[in-house]
Amino acid sequence: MGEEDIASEDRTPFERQRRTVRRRAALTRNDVLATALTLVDADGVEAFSMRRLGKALGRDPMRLYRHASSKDALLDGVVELVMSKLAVPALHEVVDWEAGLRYTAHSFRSIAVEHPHVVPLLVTRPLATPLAMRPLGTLRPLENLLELLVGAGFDGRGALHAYRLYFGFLFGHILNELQEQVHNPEETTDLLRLGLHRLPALEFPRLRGLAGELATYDGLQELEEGLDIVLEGLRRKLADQKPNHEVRRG
Amino acid sequence: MGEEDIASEDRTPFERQRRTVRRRAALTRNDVLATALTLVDADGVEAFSMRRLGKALGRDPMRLYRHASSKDALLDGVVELVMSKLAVPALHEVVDWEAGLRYTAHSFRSIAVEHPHVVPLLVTRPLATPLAMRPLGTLRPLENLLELLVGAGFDGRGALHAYRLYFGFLFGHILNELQEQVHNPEETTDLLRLGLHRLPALEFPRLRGLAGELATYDGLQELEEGLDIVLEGLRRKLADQKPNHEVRRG
DNA sequence: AGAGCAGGCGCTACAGCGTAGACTACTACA
DNA sequence: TGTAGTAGTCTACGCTGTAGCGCCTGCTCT
Repeated sequence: MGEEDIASEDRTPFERQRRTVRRRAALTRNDVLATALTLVDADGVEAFSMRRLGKALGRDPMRLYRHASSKDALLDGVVELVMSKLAVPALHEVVDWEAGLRYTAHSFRSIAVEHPHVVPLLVTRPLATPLAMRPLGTLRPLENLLELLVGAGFDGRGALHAYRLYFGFLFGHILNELQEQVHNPEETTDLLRLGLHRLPALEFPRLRGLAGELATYDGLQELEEGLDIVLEGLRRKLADQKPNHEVRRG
Repeated sequence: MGEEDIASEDRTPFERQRRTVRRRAALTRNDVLATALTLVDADGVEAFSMRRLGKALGRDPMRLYRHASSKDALLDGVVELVMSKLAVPALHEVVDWEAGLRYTAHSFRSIAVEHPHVVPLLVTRPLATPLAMRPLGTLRPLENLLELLVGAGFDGRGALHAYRLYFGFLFGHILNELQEQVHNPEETTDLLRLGLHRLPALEFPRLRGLAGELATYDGLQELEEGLDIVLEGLRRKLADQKPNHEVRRG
């Protein structure tokens, strides 16, 4: 069996291994994660497999288990890699805690828009891992934001709640934005382009009526509008809380 | 009767089929989806497979493709089934549009808490499906919320933006809440219980300092606090927009 | 120089997956 | 009675994640 298999005849496992051992540099965890990221970016998480990643690296897929204990762990690593790009400024680098949050929000949005296929992971993996077990790189932004908020005058509880509201909003916004993809740009009317003509007109009058609005989604502007509301709310919370202590400035 | 279990030789496919045809009632799409939901609830999406679902229904797995064209489509059906439980009151059933949104928010939270393993699907599947291609049951809540908001005086654009902010917030909140699971309740100190002792104290002072707060997460209350802020923001938007037209009442 | 050994490395194998397609038996109508 | 269509089942294919194994390499010790 397998006489047709050329490689196993003129190149024994031994030879193949010697070659590769000579030639290849050692594989770092970062190589692995970076390549995994490009694969996910290209074809989505669904299409990602250990075997494909192995092939992309020119290595035996089993080699990957040296750098991550399982596929899930590897995907956690990808999440960590992506989240480590999130820029959270310190309070002194920025005019205002609000400016800091705005800056971070834009950074987050950029990352998500740049890696849309990673977003399901970003959103989903934490559900499978208790907070403190998450990769440290993932917790760094959280710590930095808490620092920023505490520096701004929030007490511990307030900072945590503010963080949650803020980040929850960010995630929600990203999920909204990423599903606003128009798929048939060659169609002319909004109704057709969005596929809304499929909806029974009597049951979905509002939705159909909003075809025009749906067609002109502007993610950045909606982010800004949302931030206005969220930050206004947080500002008021901060003001309500401050009177007890000394006040820095509004 | 022992042969019932064993014999595939003394019971031909023919005989087996005649029996089952006689005995079994036809399988409805709802049966399939409902059973799928229980499986997902029990073991999570990862552990869900067509073959397992087939086994749970006592049917050939291939039968399932009669009710859904693929596994993904079937999971979309599960999402639809779950989302169809979301209660969105009409404006006249409720004192206020704000009350309507609050009610819906609680309904959504209940559903998510009841089906935590479905949440990844809820959040993830829409990313793979353009809005208008989604199952109708999934769009119903959207339509109803738009109706509610328009009835409250929002114009089309405003209603859509309000909807997005509101639902984005809801999703974000749910994602927050579901990852606040304490895993080692037998441990005594919050630091240990949450696994936070693992974090380098110097690099994560804020996070460690908030162990107590993290340990006492109250999802319902945080939802309420978030709603306060979001609804306040929407109320202001509505007020800003109204002066152009006739005013109903603040 | 030679022996021994630890560990890196690739291969094979296994159990399970989604689903295309062929086959079989039954039903409804001519 | 014949025939077309359909519903139900089984098999098979090409994937998947990953456990286990045996080989080769290079280091250490004599």
